[in-house]
Amino acid sequence: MPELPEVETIRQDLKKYLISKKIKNIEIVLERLVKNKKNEFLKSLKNKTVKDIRRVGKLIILEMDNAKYLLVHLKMTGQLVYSSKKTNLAGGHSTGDNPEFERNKYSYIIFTFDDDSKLYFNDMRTFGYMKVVNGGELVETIESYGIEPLQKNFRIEKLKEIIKSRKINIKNLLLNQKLVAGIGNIYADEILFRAGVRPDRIANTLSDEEIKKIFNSSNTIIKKAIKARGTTFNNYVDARGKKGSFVKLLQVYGRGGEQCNKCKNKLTKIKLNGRGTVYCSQCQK
DNA sequence: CGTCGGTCCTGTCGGC
DNA sequence: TGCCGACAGGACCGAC
Ligand SMILES: [Zn+2]
Repeated sequence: MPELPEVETIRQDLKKYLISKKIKNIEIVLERLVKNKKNEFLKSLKNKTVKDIRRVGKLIILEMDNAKYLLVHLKMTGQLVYSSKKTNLAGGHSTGDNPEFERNKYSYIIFTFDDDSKLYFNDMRTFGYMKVVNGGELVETIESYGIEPLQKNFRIEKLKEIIKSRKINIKNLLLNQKLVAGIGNIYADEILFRAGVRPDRIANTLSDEEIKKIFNSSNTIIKKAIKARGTTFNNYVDARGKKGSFVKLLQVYGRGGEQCNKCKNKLTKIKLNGRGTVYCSQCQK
């Protein structure tokens, strides 16, 4: 799934187009992806206007004008695709084909706005979801997330406290959204490579210096990735430039067996916490 | 508290 | 050609 940089890119793009649009119609093709009762979901959103679009971790939050909030999680293969006669943009997982801004076989929830533009929630593997919550539930949800790179709450003292008190491997820690928000499998590997720390190191054995490097590389990698509009995995770049280019900057993710860009050593691929993990045994200790 | 495997799904790829 | 397992950007759950 899209991780923080991809989700942030989607948020920024959608914000340009959806603010002040009123939802005219909602078509639910696959009810399983809606985590409310269908009628409650429809009633909360129909004829309501998008006031703002926010994000916490990998969760997108559409604030509506009735004090309800539409939470959208894309998980592994979710996309939010906006389509109007003037503008098309896609965000999330790439389908591999030419960008298709029209409805497809994975379009499971379709919003039509008052100007007849559309928002498609597509999801091949159907792990993603949409859920409408009220203000109290929103606060609860946001509070369940940990500190997030580039945000005010991301302070080195706090990160140190988290890392020093856990006996789990550092990659697992970075992937735990309740501890650190927004990092997924790609950026965890990239951050740890930049920090020079092996992903299987037990957190509470890290030195202050190593924690500092993880802190700094988290901010740097996430910032660079957002600037590059994230990482997408097909070669195709559409005319509107909507594909993330961070894939060109990947140092380890997806490069198991290839040469380390820093030291030419062969990159090691292991399975850690059930996830594919790549690191350099020379550059990372 | 921590690890491990299974689970929700669909699709692709490589080996035999 | 077909079949089968492994794997894929996430997160949750229960057993131990
Ligand atoms: Zn190296």
